[in-house]
Amino acid sequence: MHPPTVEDVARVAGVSRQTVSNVLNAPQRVRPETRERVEAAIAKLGYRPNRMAQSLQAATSRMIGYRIKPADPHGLSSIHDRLLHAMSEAGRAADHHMLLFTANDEDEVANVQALHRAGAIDGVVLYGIGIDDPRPPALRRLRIPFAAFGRTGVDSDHPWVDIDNAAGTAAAVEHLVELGHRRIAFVSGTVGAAVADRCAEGWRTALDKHGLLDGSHGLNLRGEDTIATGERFGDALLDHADPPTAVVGANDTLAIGVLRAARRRGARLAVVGFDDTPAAVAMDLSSVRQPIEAVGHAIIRALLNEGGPTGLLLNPELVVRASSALP
Amino acid sequence: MHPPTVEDVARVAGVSRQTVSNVLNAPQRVRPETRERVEAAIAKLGYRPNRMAQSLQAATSRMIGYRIKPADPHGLSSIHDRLLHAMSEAGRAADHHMLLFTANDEDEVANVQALHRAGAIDGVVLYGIGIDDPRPPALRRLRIPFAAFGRTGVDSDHPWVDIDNAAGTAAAVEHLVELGHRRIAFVSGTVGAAVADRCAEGWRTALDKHGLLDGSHGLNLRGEDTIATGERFGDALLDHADPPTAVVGANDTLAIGVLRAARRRGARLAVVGFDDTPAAVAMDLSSVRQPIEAVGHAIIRALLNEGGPTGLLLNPELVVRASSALP
DNA sequence: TTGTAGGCGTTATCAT
DNA sequence: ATGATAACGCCTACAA
Repeated sequence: MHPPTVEDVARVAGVSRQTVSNVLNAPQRVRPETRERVEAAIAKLGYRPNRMAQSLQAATSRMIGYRIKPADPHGLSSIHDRLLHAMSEAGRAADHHMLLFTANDEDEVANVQALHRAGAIDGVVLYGIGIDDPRPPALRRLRIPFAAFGRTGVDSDHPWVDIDNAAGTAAAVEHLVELGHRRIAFVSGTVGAAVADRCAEGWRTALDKHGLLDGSHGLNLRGEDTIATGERFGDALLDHADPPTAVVGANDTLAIGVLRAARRRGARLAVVGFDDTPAAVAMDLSSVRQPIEAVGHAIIRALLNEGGPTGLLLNPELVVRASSALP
Repeated sequence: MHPPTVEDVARVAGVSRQTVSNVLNAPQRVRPETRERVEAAIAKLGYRPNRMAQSLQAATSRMIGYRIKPADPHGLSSIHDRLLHAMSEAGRAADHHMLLFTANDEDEVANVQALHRAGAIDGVVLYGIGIDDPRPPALRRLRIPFAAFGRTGVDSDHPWVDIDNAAGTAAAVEHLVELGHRRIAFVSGTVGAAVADRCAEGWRTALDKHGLLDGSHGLNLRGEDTIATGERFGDALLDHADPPTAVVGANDTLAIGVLRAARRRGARLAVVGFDDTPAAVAMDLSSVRQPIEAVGHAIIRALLNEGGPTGLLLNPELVVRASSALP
């Protein structure tokens, strides 16, 4: 009834249990014929080492914590499922698994600490990192291993993997400039979100490169990350005295809002989003696609090989669709 | 450095370790003043029982397995993140956590068994249940606890929670009939998917109720769950000799495809989807919303209170948007 | 009410 | 090369 243990295997193979353990953990130390006998017994019994016992003795759970937040009711479903799958897949090679937990913003660190002290997780993956995010320093102080999707402000000295957001919006701007656009607006979410700031930076840099920065006053809008806000922004931009002919969004949610406003008014307005969510596909919205699978793998690698390189910047890729057409 | 153990707490509190254990597991058996001293020591040290040790001795991991599949590149991101969050939240009350694993369709059961024998999970949550899904009987035979989001064909005798898909499409049809539609088509995914079959049943029943079934020949289309297929279906329906004025989809992916075809052609065609994905919001697609949060909670409850009711059917709710307008 | 002993399944150390 | 012993941290008897 109960799953077989080393002892059972040993009995069946006619050896002691340590020999069984050796077969599993130091195969070279055991005579081939004995090994085969033990392996046969293992296969016959369908024996699997008990992970809890292993964890207990090794003081390692081979579990990685991930805080799963409730889906934003106003935003688009994001890329969590892709990220989670990638991380699970990456962890598999090292025999690690993802453990999900929930928490409020305020007590996320406390929850992580509790889980860590309880030996339930070896480390944690952070995301949604803000410019002055308190979590990295807090976890460092607590000596809890972690890796983050995203970096804090200036010099993030913790292990992180991030998308080069600036490069993403810059690529979007380049694309639009190439199509002949000269007035290109930018819409993004809350100030303080590192992501939004870096996206803005890419937009500004690319405009500047083409000498287009001067005419861009009043074309940088920031607000909540909702479709409704995006729609308001779209209206505002189109009502502008000298309206832009193109808009770059820091995410698909806002970009889709803008696109809806444009389509509703029958206005010609090129729009490029960010994230390449399924909704972008549905709406024919050009969007900057993040290599989330690569991010997931890199994060797990960074977390498991502690002390490796402290940061990794990955390049997103512009996916062109109908929403960015000739002006 | 290492997290504190019962022993440490005992030393600080000046009692034996079993007294500490008693404070935690049988508080009434220990004198209040002693208890307070122990509790103070626990708080001071930030002691947390080691879960691996607990699991080992209790032969219970308090972990629930969930197979995370790669995101379908052609479909819309589904509701996994909502479901995962709901289940994590529900598990929290019982001090359970979700453990993610990956697997191919063929060896999902083998992986679950391996995890279970290894004591890594106590049970597993299944989803994407087919009419003749082999997993429920297989897991039952292996005596591995599980609960499924969805049921098999006729009498599912395993613990399951499901959406009343038939009621969902029926509600969509009712809504359309009320708006005056008389020719209402139905598009769905692969045959064999229990979900699609039940959606079709609801559509047919509702049509029949209004005596609209006769004219519906050729208005039931089945294919792959992709936007492209939906678009082809939309074209096909609009090219029909006697085209429908409304379409109900078994999911948002197909429905959005249909909607795109209709909008591209400037055709008046009411469309209702299923799942209420973020893309539906973006597209103003009316859609049947599943109470995923309730599903998640119910599934965990079903899994943890083994032997409870074997099935629970939850009602979805139609969310009306612009895509279903007057004919 | 509190303390003592044993075992959960594994691996590492040390003999043989 | 293989076998005995101890330890990881916890809990549940049982004894005091």
